[in-house]
Amino acid sequence: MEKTPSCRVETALEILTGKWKPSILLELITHDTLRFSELKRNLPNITQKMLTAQLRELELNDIVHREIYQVVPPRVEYSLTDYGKTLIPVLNAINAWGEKHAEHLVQKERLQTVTPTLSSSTSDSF
Amino acid sequence: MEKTPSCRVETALEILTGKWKPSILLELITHDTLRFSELKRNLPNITQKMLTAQLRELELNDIVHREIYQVVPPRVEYSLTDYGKTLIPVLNAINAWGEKHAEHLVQKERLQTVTPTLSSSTSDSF
DNA sequence: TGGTATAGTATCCTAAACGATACCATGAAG
DNA sequence: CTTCATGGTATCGTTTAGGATACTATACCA
Repeated sequence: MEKTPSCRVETALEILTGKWKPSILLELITHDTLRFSELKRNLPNITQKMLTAQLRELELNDIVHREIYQVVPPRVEYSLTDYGKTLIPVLNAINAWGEKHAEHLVQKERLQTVTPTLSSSTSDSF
Repeated sequence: MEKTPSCRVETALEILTGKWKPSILLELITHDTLRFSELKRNLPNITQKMLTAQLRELELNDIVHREIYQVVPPRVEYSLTDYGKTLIPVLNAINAWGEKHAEHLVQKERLQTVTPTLSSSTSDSF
C-alpha cells in the first residue's frame, strides 16, 4: 500500500513494453478482434513463439481476452478486454509524444548540418 | 516519413524504459536539479555504472541537461531540458493508469480468494 | 492413405541489459 | 605526505529477452 509514483510508472511500463506489445495492442485497438493467424500476418517479423508469449502476458494482465472455439483446425480470437481499453488514452499520449519527438529530431539534425558548408538554408540573417 | 503509430509508440517507449529511467525522471521532475551523488542517494539500489549509463542515454535524447562545474571535487548537476519537460504529461498519464491498475489487481485477488472455502465474502446470491 | 490448415510447444542459441567490483584523477584540508 | 570527496571508467560475470527452427494434435478433404 502507498506505492510511489515511480513504482506505479514502472508497473505500467512493464505491461506496455516488450518488443511486440505496442504493435499487438495497436492491432487490437484498430481491428477489434483478430485471430492468431491474422495477428501474425499483420506483424510480419514476429515469430510464433514471441506472438504467443506476448499475448499470454497481456492475457495474464487482463489486457486481452482469448476466445477459443473448439473446432478443427483451431480458431482462437484475441480482443481487448474492457480493462485493456483503459490503456487507449495512455497509448495515445505516448503516440502523441512520439510524433513531437520525430519533429524534434529533424530540428536537431538541421542545426547540426548547418555547420559544414554555407549551403541551402535560406532564412539566415547574414 | 509517415511513420506508423506503432513505430512512434515504440520510439517513445525506448526513451522511457530502462530499469532506472522512470525513477530518474521522476526525481528530476520533483527536485528540479540534482547532483550525481544526490541522485545516487535517492535511488538506493542503483549502481554508479547504471546511473551514469542511463543519464547518458537521457542526455543523448535531449531529455536531461548535464552541467559540469570545473571544481574539485567535481560537481555535476542534472536537470530536465525544456524538451524533457514535455514528457511530464506522458508520465502523468502512465502514472494515473498505474494507479488504476493497482486497484484492478486487488479486485481480481478479491475475486480469486472467494473460491477456496465459503469464507468472508458477504454479498453473494447463493 | 496422405496432405492441409491452425494454433500452438519445445529446444537451443545469441545478444543485450544489468550488476558487482575495482580502479582513477583532482585538489583541498590536516 | 596522506586522506577525503566526487564523479566517473573498466572489466567481468550473470540474467533475461528475443530469435531460429523443428515438432505436435486434430479433423477434414481428396
